[in-house]
Amino acid sequence: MSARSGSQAGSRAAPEADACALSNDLGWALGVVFRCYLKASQDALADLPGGPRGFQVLAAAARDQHGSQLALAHRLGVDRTVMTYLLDDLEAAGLIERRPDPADRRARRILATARGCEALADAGQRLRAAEEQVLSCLDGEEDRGRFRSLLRRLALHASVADPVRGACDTAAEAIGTDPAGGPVLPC
Amino acid sequence: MSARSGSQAGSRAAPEADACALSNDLGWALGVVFRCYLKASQDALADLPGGPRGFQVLAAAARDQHGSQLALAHRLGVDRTVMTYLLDDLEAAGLIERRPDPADRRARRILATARGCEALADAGQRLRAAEEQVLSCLDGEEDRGRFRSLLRRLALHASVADPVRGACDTAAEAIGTDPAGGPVLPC
DNA sequence: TATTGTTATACTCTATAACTATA
DNA sequence: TATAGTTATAGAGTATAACAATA
Repeated sequence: MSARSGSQAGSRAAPEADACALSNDLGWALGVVFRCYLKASQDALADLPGGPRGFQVLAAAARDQHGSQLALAHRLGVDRTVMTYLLDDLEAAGLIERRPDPADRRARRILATARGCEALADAGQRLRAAEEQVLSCLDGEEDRGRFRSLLRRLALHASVADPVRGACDTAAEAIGTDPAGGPVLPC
Repeated sequence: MSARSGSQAGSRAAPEADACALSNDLGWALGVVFRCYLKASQDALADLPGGPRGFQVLAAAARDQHGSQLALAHRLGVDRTVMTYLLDDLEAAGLIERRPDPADRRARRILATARGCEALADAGQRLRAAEEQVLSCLDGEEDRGRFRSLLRRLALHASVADPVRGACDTAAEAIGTDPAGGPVLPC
């Protein structure tokens, strides 16, 4: 505790000593929070095919009906081969449907079924509860909202900045919209 | 559904989808930011054995000299078998040393070598630059600091709440300390 | 020729199990 | 018997490559 003895601290890599504390490492903190969220959301969505990722696919499918498989994959930043497996599982569970696109017979339009929309609403509630649990140590709506807002800005920025990874369309589009209230969607 | 609003954004995706918009999904945002950070830090630390994770190990080794391999693994929340591989690489590069613990001949004490400390300082600079780049879209020190602080609180909380995953010792210890000035360590 | 979607394959990361040497 | 560390192996997740159908 009298580690302050580092007053001269000259012995080694000194000046930013506390800068190397684990909790000040952005990577460590991000990793911990990310894994924590992952675990919480996996527990919350254990029954949903594909887990948290399946949820995102289902949500995206319900949001923008008529999107192709590839567009969906780009939006979520997953490989198109992974999307095939995810959709296989969701379709087997009767939550989404693949329909041939009359305009381009190579493509399939992804639609959420009525059952899928139900499952989505149900899973969404559980997911929100899990999120609140993860954020529970931030007191009050104020800090939680602030964190969400800052994180959102970072994510949108990152998506736009990384054209390779996809999702940039969505991000670019969303970046110009109202963060908070926003209009409601056809889900 | 989305077709009806084609009025202004004639080209493509539905402009009004917002409440269930991707960017409001905490999991999506966390994933994007996490992967973005991962990529940035991997690029920045490409020459360091083990990449970002190797950096954390090296930093931890330099911080608390004399820690055992297992203690180190717990601290960082990685499996002890993974720690073996990481340390193999770091030792092969001459950045850390494994010394038999005179008090317990089963254990090895992990020490950062002088060269390891140099590499750590050097890599730390590059990592900080990468972090700033990731956070660059938050204007000013104020927002960046706020985000770091909120994230740090979440991470410490998550670490403590998850005794299985380890790292709780560090977290519990750090949680009682001053976030900013903090205790200084022997790095 | 280029693109959508599928399949098979390979690779990376991580976790599990078995082993040793100590305690 | 239990623990620290190592090694080998198996598993999840992801990416790569090749293919069929279509543009």
